[in-house]
Amino acid sequence: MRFNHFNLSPLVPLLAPCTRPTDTEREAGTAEMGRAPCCDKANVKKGPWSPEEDAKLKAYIEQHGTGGNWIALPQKIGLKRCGKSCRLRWLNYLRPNIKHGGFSEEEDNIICSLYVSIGSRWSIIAAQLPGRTDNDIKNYWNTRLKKKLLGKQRKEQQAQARRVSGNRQKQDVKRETENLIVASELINQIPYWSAEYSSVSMPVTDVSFQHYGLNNQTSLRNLMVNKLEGIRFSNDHQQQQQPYTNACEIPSLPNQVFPTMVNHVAVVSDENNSVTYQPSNVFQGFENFPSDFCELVCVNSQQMDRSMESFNYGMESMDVMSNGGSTNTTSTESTSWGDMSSLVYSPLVSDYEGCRQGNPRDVVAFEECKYFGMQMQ
DNA sequence: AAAGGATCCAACCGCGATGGC
DNA sequence: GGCCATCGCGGTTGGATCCTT
Repeated sequence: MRFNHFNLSPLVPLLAPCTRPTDTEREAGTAEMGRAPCCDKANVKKGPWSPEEDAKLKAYIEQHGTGGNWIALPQKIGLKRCGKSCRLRWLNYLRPNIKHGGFSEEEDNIICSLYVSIGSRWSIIAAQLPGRTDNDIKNYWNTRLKKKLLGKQRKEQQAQARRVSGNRQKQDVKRETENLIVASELINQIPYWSAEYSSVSMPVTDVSFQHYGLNNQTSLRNLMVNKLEGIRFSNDHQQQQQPYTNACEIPSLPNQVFPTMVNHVAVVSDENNSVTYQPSNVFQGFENFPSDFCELVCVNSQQMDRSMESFNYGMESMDVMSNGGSTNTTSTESTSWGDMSSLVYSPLVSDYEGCRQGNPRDVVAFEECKYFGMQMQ
């Protein structure tokens, strides 16, 4: 099993600048020493693949497999392509059962949920969407889903700004409070769409932030802020927020019981080490947090309701997509916080066997999910 | 109809992880 | 244990297409 997604890759260069030759240097043979170039760059074709190239690659792999060596593959086939390029073309386009375009609302929800939960771990997200590639999902998120959600969010912020009167600072505090609440909700709710899976036994999962090292309120707040993608709280002591693109980059912190709002989720183990999800309305685990934090999160159910309302940009925006991108800016827009729940973590909804039918690496990703994000209880 | 901007997405790039020698 | 070839991931790019004015 490989754990390379969970490395500290964005941090490492800062700590220990890499001095080894780059791929470009390697491939061009310009580095003083190091590995041989993976291909003869001068004779390698770049750019879009022709149907002939596709046919050659597909026919060969279907007949012989990759042979475990992508670098040698193009030579065998007689393609003037880099092995990496062949691999990418196969994985993202040519391999069987690839679906392109036309993401369903359910797929949207899964993507959003997992993004909120684990960040831009596209390979893992892709493992939950049979037939979809990480590249496809990444593109889809970057070009559509993110903009849609942010657009909705900005709209709400503008509406909120219009309501500003009186004590500005008080308002800021309130907004942060609401956003924290919502973020908590995001993280702990089970999406409405999971209803159809609610009776499905799944591998035991526990997605508490402890498994991501999110063991204190500071990390929680940072994660919430970053996962909410650009919500800039008006906060005098606000620090530069660097998005945690990888939740596991967050340093481990001393163990502390992490508060959990399980108002929509109950996890029930059975003899098969499986869980089912049922509705509940319980707050748990706040007893070990500072009282002010607890107040922020769970003291006032009416405030909760308001926050849900004020922050409702969630999957209602999916409706925007389905109606051609038009948005309704009337006051009736805050109607479907329940849909917002689909922005949050969801259990891995596609079963393991589903993964097995796809790219073998999906299985690896699934296993990683189980190990890190949804550690066995 | 044309120009310019916006969007989409296939492909590339850089780099850490892995495994063989 | 170190070196190196390769894999695989996430981020980015750039050309094609679509949309707006």
